[in-house]
Amino acid sequence: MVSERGLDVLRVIVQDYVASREPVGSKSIVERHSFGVSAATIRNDMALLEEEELIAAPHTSSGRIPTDKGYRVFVNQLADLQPLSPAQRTAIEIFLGSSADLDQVLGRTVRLLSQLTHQVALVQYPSLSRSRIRHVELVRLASDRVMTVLITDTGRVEQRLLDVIADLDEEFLSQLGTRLNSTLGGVGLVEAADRLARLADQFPVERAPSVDLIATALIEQVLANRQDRLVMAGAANLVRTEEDFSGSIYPVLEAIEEQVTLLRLFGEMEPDQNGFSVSIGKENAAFGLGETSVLATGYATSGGEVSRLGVIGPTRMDYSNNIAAVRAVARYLSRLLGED
Amino acid sequence: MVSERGLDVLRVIVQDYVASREPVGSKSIVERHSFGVSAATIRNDMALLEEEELIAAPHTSSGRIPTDKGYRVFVNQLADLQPLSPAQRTAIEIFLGSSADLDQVLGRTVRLLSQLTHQVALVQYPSLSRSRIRHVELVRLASDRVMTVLITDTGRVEQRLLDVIADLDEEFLSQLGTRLNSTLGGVGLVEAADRLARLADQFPVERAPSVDLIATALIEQVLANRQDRLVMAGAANLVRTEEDFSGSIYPVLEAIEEQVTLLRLFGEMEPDQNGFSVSIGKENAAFGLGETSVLATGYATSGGEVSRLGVIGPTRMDYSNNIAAVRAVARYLSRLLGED
DNA sequence: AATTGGCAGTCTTTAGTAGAGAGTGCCAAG
DNA sequence: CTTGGCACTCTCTACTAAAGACTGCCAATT
Repeated sequence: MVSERGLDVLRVIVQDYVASREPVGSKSIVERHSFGVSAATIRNDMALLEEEELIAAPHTSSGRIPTDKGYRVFVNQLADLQPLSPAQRTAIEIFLGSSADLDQVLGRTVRLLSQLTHQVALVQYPSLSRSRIRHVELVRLASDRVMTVLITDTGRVEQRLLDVIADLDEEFLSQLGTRLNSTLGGVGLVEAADRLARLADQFPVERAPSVDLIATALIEQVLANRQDRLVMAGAANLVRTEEDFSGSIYPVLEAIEEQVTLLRLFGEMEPDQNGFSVSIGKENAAFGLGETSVLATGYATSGGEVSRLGVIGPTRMDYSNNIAAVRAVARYLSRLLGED
Repeated sequence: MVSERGLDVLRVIVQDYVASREPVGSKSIVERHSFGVSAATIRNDMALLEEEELIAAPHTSSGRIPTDKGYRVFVNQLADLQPLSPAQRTAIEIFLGSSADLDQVLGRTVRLLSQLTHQVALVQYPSLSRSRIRHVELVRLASDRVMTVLITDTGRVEQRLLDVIADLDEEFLSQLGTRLNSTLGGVGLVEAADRLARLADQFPVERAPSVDLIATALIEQVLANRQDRLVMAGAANLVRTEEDFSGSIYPVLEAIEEQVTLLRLFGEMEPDQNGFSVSIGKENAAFGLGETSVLATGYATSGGEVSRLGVIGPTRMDYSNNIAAVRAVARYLSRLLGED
């Protein structure tokens, strides 16, 4: 069984290793921290920690580095979430202070988060599964091309290009647009899909194919809305921490650029009682991210829904600071986008 | 003066160096290519090329590598534009074939381009300086927060969040929305800004502040539309080619993530008579990208405007193939988005 | 005048060796 | 349970030597 002091030793090993990227030896521990015991005693504790697989030695007779399991214990016990520095708080205010386009807000958020944590930051677009349709607009771009725009009451806008049969004159399109808005306005997405499916019946037979085409596109659009999107920033930070990876960071960057992977990862992470999730090292192996850790939490969107945001980086990261940063940014973003 | 054969030598040096990342020696040239002369003769030609600063030797007595100037000559005169392989053509069809959301089309385009070239790909959003307003929608998200949505006839959709005074009831907002649409529908962006500025006068005095607030936001939104955006993909490719950079690729990736830099770079590149631009090595030094080359061309958007797309990578890249790929993708995208 | 073979000279790369340094594990004593 | 001591292991650095790759130049050849 690992003693109280043993856990303290684990903590300083994690801290020193994260700070220096050097395996931590018993001697440097007693030098830098005041344990009041000798190096030999620390060595005994370290032997215990190694038995529990919380730390490991890269080679016989070198210092120790934390294992994934060690990081996990460290994070779980991490009670003292250091508050952000005043400079960091100011950065959040400045970056997110002024109101703007939703895209811009999320873009700024993700850049901010990557700067605060020095990691790759991710923000999921607000999901809108519970939202209602606000407005539908059909825009004729060319004789055989139409753009459909869907606006929901949660502030999401979706657009889609569509090739249509050439018989669609401007007048009919505008008539169809009016009809769509009266049929769908204020209606939930699932119900809307239903109504769209029955739409063609209400038009003259010769119009049915065109209407059906547009209705099908809109249904797709409505349902595809569950497919979420991500914005990412700070890929350069991954390069900076390249040495923390055993091989090339190429596959890691590739996995991170694959949105589907990350969305699945976000989805499968178990939040703790505070809604915060930490996934460490091998826990992400299934996603090709076995050497990275992911920190994520939810933020409130205008639909009363929760989307997620977080950072991803090498397992050797400053969990304390990064968790605090992710939390703070999520809180601020919730205030900005959420319902009051 | 460099002879005809000298230029042939330059060509094979560029080709071999790009393929192998090894300095190219006279012996390997006569081995791999049938020049019909001996290595010593090639050496004489290489001395000439070196005098003209088209190639350089990393150290005394190693093979030669092309200089920026050498690549420039290669691109201008020597690169034969090989047509894309059938597999590549198929990839374009499959990736861009089905109609979809504008965001999705551009997202797919940029991923496709990065896969075809194995470089970082960039696509600029369609600009809409010449487009007209199609629809304005005001969405009340909370008692004191409104989202404005602007749809143009070129298929661009812009949204913005806005904190308002709390006296804005739903009814008035919908009334204002109707008024906005009748005032602005079909109007060009510049004229629209004018009309918006005068909008508050047409409402009762007690409403003026609210109307003004919204009008101001819309004006900003209308004018901010000239600010273009970029999508990027394939950052992982930069890591793959890491060894082509003298220092770390960190500053390079940082510069690439900075959209403003790239938009300026795109803007300053001189297109040739085909509308194609190639910028090599030191020519990009002002942007912190002195070790990269940029290939770019325009594509037609629905507004009859031209936006740009291209790739960026180490100067040591396969210009022939990449130029062909950028061309082909731009052509395809023009067909997809442009006016018929 | 262009081309060629030969050869000395230069520089990089690789392998191998030795010594210093850091850290552990274990043991016997406190 | 803690401590000091010590042998042992492993890495890291510097240094040396040998091998390999090319060039540059020269004198001979076509």
